[in-house]
Amino acid sequence: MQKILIVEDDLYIQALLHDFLKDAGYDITVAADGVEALAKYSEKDFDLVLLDIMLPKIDGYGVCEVIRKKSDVPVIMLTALDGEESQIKGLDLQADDYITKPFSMPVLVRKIAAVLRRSSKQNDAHRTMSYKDLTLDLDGYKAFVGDENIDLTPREFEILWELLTHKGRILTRQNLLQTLWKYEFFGEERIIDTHIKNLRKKLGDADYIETIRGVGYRIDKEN
Amino acid sequence: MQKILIVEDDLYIQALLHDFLKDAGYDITVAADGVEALAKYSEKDFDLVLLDIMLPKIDGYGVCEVIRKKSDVPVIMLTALDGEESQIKGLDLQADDYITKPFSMPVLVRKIAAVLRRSSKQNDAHRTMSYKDLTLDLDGYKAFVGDENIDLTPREFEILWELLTHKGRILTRQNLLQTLWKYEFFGEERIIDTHIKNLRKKLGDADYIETIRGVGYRIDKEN
DNA sequence: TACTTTTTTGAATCTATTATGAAGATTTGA
DNA sequence: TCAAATCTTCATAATAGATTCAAAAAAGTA
Repeated sequence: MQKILIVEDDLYIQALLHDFLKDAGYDITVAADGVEALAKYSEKDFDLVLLDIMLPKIDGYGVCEVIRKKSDVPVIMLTALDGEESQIKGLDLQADDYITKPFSMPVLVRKIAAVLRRSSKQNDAHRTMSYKDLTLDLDGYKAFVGDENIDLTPREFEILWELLTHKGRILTRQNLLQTLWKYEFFGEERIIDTHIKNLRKKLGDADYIETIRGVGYRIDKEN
Repeated sequence: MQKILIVEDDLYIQALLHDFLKDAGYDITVAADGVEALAKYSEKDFDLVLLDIMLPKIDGYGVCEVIRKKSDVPVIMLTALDGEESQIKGLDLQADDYITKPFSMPVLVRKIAAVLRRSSKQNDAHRTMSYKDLTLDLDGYKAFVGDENIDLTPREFEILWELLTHKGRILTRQNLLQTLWKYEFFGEERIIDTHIKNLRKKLGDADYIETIRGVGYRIDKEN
């Protein structure tokens, strides 16, 4: 299992990252400030570091610099919009990638997967996920029913992905919003209905997605 | 046993929550205002906090803020409909989830289970409950007799669930109404009869549910 | 047995939730 | 910057499920 060090002082975001990435199958360690980060870092080898820039004690730049002296572990920086982004570009970019807040989990997961793939020079075999005659290419964001390529929008793809990773479990609209949308999204939860409708239409007759009235949606367990 | 702190000034709702969640197997502590809440909170570690927004002395927002400074324990907010809901959305959501009053216990229990699952990172295994050849999948809201999937409506499922968690005990119609319906329901208690009828029909010949004339219904203890 | 009370039942009605199409807003990519 | 794609909201229609009702059946009682 690949090991990720999350360095983030906002406990809410820290928890979000922790939960979601653990779900995604990574081994997670967290730190809330620069000093703690370096301490944790020296304790074991990580495959990737997620590093907030604004940190107590030692900021992200500092942490990154120290880490870089010892190793070339991939680093992804988390930046607020205002200016930090351009600073990163201005610096001689010791980080491998960066992502601006607020971000959504799927976007982050994609970046992580991309960076890890690059660094570990794994072959380009795409990760896939299947259900009945449905196949998702998780890296290419493509879906197939049988051999036929179904053209899904990113959002549709992510909803389908999430339902499939939790086969048999009912996901409420809130569940989906919390994991797939940026954590600052304050819109209507009815938006899920519309995406589900569009998904169903594109996926055709075999209606994989069940409605549980008053609760949410589910893709059944295969059996 | 997981520990929940309930902070709610309406004593009726407080009692409801206390009883139902205790039944559901949680270790419950209650507080009726913000100050008491923080006092109780500092006394022991909780796995989850249920927090009403409108509270005497210090309101829910304040309590949440203080708690957040010390820990990232999951918090679920209880809100009245009028405006509070949108306030929550407007705040930078330090809570993990919220539920609007009036709510029903099953809805709340579902949220609690979801939040705890996320935070404690239990695996994705479904919680199930069995009785003779009957099995309930509590996360998927599905029922099975043997291997056969029985298609129950949410209400039917919840009634069956409640009867099974109290195997051997007679539940009156009032009992069921109080725990499964929103606490503002003022309809006929005869509605239970109809749901029981439909349940029996769907569950088939083996009649799991006994009628205790003049009292209520029961599912017998296994032996 | 006759009478009362309670439960069961099927059908009718009502309601809340979901599905849907279309319009408007936003984002993305050229 | 503009155009196309996608996301989001909204109003309306469709419908599953919840609830009520009234009559029949069953259980208890004298």
